[in-house]
Formats: sequence, structure tokens, C-alpha cells
Amino acid sequence: MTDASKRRWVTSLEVAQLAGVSRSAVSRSFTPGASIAEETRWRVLEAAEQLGYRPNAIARSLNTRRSGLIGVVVADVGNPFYARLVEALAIEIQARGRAPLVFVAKEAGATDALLPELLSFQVDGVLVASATLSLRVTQLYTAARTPIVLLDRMADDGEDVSGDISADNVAGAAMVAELFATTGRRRPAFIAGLENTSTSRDRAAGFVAGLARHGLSLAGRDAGQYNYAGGQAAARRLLGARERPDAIFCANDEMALAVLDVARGEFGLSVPEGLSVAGFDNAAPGALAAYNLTTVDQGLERMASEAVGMLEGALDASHPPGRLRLPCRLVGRATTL
Amino acid sequence: MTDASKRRWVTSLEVAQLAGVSRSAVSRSFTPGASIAEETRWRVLEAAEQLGYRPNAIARSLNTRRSGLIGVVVADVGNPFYARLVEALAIEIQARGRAPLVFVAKEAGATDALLPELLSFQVDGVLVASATLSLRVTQLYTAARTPIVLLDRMADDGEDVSGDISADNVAGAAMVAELFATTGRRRPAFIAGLENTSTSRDRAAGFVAGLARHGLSLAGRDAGQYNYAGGQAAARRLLGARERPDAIFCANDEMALAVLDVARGEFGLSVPEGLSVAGFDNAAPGALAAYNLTTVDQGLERMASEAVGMLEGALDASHPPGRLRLPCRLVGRATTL
DNA sequence: GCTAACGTTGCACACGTATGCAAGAGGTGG
DNA sequence: CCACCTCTTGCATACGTGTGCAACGTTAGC
Repeated sequence: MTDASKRRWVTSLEVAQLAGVSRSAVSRSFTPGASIAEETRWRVLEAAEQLGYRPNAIARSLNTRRSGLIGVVVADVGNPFYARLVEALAIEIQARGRAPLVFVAKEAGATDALLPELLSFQVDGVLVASATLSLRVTQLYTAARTPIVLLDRMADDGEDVSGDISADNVAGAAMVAELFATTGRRRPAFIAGLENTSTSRDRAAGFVAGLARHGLSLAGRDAGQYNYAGGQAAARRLLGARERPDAIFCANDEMALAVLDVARGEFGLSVPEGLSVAGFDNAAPGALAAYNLTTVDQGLERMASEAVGMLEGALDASHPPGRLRLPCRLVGRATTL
Repeated sequence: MTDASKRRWVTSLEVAQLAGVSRSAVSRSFTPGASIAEETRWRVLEAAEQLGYRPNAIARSLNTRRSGLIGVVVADVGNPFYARLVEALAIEIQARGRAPLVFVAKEAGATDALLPELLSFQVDGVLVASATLSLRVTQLYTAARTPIVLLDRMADDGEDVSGDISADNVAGAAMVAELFATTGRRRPAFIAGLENTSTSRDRAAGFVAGLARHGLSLAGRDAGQYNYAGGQAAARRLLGARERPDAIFCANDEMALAVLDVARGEFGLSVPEGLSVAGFDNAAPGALAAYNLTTVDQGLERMASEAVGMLEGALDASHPPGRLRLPCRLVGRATTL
């Protein structure tokens, strides 16, 4: 008993002894496709069951050089879209028999410090949802032959990553422009998120391009850092201007909710008659009865699924970098005509 | 080059050769408090830096029997409170130099299947935020000497866990009862979440007890499964009854938002004059201008911090099980008088 | 009945690090 | 100058599993 109390784990050796075989047989019994007689495997599995044996994933990965761990790095947790993304990724990863190692960067710049640390945990690959990522870090991963896939963000030219995947932000924003134009709006404005992110840039570009197709141009432009307070401030500036816009497209839903609150509460505007408002992300609060916000859905689950799939593709084969732009879906609700 | 291209990792041996020492010296250089001359450590660290060496955490944990991994298991992801909790836990875990292995159970019952799997990853301990947990699983963990800490849920008597931690739901709910009573409400109702969870039971009990202290009793009671649709249905039943309540306390914010939407949109009630509404969790949407929901804050960050601390305490020493009830804070806003 | 082929098994080593132990270096006190 | 102690270092082994290789038993084919 004194001995048993110190032991935390049943090893393959004990199972082997109980089943009357060698450790190799035990190992092979748990390795799909290994050369082992069906009857032997049964005996081993029964012995394992009896002892409560589970293969030690740590020891296994030391040999196979595959940990089964996938790093998930996310910055800007304040943004609820990223929170949902992490969940979707975690579900997708564990559905494929791997385990997600989640790292959260409190500040946007902290991502760079996290990634080398993740490497020491021997992750097989990393999914990064962060607006910023230094070149030095990607080189580190290239040297370690650990694939990186970027989410909700395009890779810059110099970045040596295994792929990037994001919604087709340009097309999604263009759909909003189309909606504004065809419902008679003549003075459309845009509120950007973080100016240096590819998502915000693409949504701006798509919106402007979509407007141009209808002979319209931007009647106002501001930025709100993707959060409520920022959206609030931007809304006050835009709506307080001499020539007030009659439609505002926000780079995400949180800012759009702020616009709605400011428009109704501080400027007494009626939506959508006096002002059309649209957001991006299809976040949960926008669906609430008091807002009923028109927005663009990015297809979060599919994005997560494709991202993990792309990473797995890069795991064994030296896949060429993949780039994927997923189609968006316009969710028309009560804040637009 | 052909050789270097196959090698993914710099090992301690290579660092040792470059620094002109043995592997042991390299190992000790990276072990705080190990017996190593300061000058030797410098030489080793410099060589390591030059080669880009990082200790292999997998190999290390095989020896130390400490993986540095902490399992985080969460069920019911639909509930945004759990999503925020996972994030807070992840941040807290990595702040203490460990890494969170996040597992999400799609259904409430799936937690039981996840936990044994987590064990094979050699997690040092597990944090569980799930309403249900079978006895068999806790026994498994006890056998493996892997501590479990339960979050936002009390341990039942038979459960052999290292501790549980939750908000003082009884006291928090009593504060709402107090608020309703002192603002002249005479017909208070309650909407439970999931009936078999300790959080819902405690909030009900605290609310009823608080009312009793003011000579009041429940004028209505329903359940809404902690989600919007359930809250909607419950609100319709309660508000459609012959003797309509003049105050409703919901076991979480999401149901409270549903109550507000139904009360205003379908029954034309004015809040808080015609109906007081309060929720629980202090979720983000409740703070939006269109709702401005009175609620109870659980102190999420502190809960996460205490939980990880409790788990760490149980890691080395055979700590006695800890039980912690964190104080709640009433957040009075516009949906109550 | 003999040989070749095949499926199955065990041996031995590898994965990369931590650490007890003993030996060596260096210093101090008598 | 010697004995003793402290600090540092390297050697060897352990952690638990995967897998190439060779040996074994069995069967099929002729």
C-alpha cells in the first residue's frame, strides 16, 4: 500500500505483465494500424481496462514528436467576436482528437511574447487570431517547422506562415453599401475599428467600392477601436457634424450598438427612418429586440473548421501556404430600411 | 544542410557542446535554484540564445511528473458567463507560468467523457465549470492524484474533490429581494435557470429567504433554462397570469433581457414603474443603454484567481478540500426603482 | 515434405530532460 | 601543510512510450 500510494500512474509495463505480453504489444494495441493479432489486442485491452491504464500522452509525444497539442493565441479578448472564435476553435480541435492550448494576450502587442513560450510546449501547430504579429516570431516558427495559420486576418507579404483565413470582408462590406444605396441613402458614413488591422481596412475598402458602384461616396469617416466607448465617441462626432450622415456602417457590432444608443438617446433620431445603421460580426446583443441590428455574418463556425483543417493539412505535408476568403451573409434586420 | 533540415529542435546536448559543458549544466542553468556557478550559467544561456534553444517542456515533464498543464473543462458554452469565465481562468493560469488546456463540452452530460481524456494529457490539475459531474469521474481523478476544483458550483457530499468555489449566490439573491421589498414591491416572482444546478437553487433560496425577512412571499415562479428563449417563454407565462407580478428576479441576465423585451414589447409595461426586473451575472449586454439592467456581479476575475490559487495549493501538498463563497455586489441600474 | 512468404512478437534503443551521487576544485581554519 | 568543508560539475540512470530489426511460428504453394 505504501508503494501504491506513491504511484500515480499505471504504466504499459504493468498492463503487459497482467496480459502476459511485452510492453511492445501493449503499445501496439493502442496504435491504430499496428501489427498485432486481434486476440492479443483483446487481452491487452482487457488488462488495461482492469488496471485503469491510459497511455501517457507526454511520453508518447516525446517519441513521435507529435504532442497532439494545438496552440490557440488570441489578442484583444475584450472583443466578443474573438471569444466566440476561441470557443469554436476549441470545439473543432478537440473534435479532431487534439487538444487546444489557449493563450490570451492581454494587450495586442503581447502576442509576440506568448508565441515562443508556446513553442516550448511542443505544440504541433498554432492558430493565431491577433491583429499584430512580428516577423521575428514567424521566422522562429519556420525554423521550428511548426505551422502557423492566421485567423480573421490576411498575411502580409513578408510573413512566412502556412496560411491565412478570414471572411471576405470586402464583399461583406460591399453588401452593406449596396443595401444603403438601394434604400435611398445618399450620405453614408463609416466607422473603422483599429486602423492598422486588415479587417478594418478591407471593410472600409469594400464599403467605399460598393458605394462607388452606385455613384456614392463617403459622407463621413471616423474610428472607434472596435469597442463601445470608441463607437460612442465616433458617433457623437459624426452625428454632431453640420452635414449629418443618413446611414452609418460600423466595422463591428459593438460600435454599431453604441451608434444606436447615441443616435436615439442623445440626438433623438429614429432608426431606420432618420438613420440607417449596420454592423459586422452578427454578435448576440445585436439580435436583442431593443436593437435588432442589421449586420454581416462571418460564418464563424466554418471559419474555425476551415482553419483547423488548413493547419492539419500543413502538419504532415509541406503544404503550400493556403489563403481562404469565406463568403459573408447579410443579416437584414430593423436598423436599415 | 540535409541534416539540419530534418532536425526541428535544438537539444540541450548541442548547447552543452557549444558552451563546453555537460548536458547537466545546461539543465541546471534553466532550473531556478539549481547548483550552478553564475559564470557557467551565463555561458550556457549565451550559447542557448545563439542556437535558439528552448527547453522541451514535454521531456521535462516526463521526468518531473509535472506537465505545467491545467485542464479547464466547461459545459454549456451557450451561456456567455462561462465564456468569460474561461477567459479569466486562461489569463490567470498563464500568469502563473502554466498553460490552460481548454475542453468544451457541447452538451452538459459530455463533461464526463472529456475528463478521462484530459487525464492522459497529464494535466497537473483540473478546473471544472459544469453543472453535472459523475461520481465515477471524481474517483478516477482521486486515483490519479490529480486535484479537481469545481467552479460556480458547490460540491455534493459524496464528491471527492479538492475544493469548490462560487459566488455567494444566496446572499446575492437576498440583496435583490431586499431591493424589491424596500422599493415597495409586493408581488415578486422568480425565474429559475436550470433547476438541477446549485446556482439556480441557491439564488432561489436566497431570494425567498430575503423576501421572508420583509414578510413577502413568492407571487410567481417559473424556469427558463438560463437562455433567452426560455426566459421569453417564462416571462409570457408570468406576465400573462391573472395576478401579474410587479417584480421579477431572473437567475441570470440573459433571461432578464428576455423579460424586458417581452414586458415592453408584448405587454406594453413600463420598466421600472410597472415592473421591476433584476438579473444575475452582470453580463455585458445588460449594461447597454437600451436595457440598463439591474443585476448582481459575481466578481468573475476574483473567482478565477481564487480557483487557480486553490488548485495550486492542492498541487503539492495534500491540502484539505477548500470551500469558498465569494461576496456578490449589487449593481443597481434603471430596471429597478 | 520442403521452401518461401507472411503475420506476430520481443528486444533494444531512441526521444530530451532532471537529478542522486560521487568526484573534483577551491578555500578556510588549525 | 593538512584536514575539512563548500561549491560546482559530470556521469549514469530514470521518466513512459514508439518502432526498426530480427527471430519466431504458421501457413500456403508446389
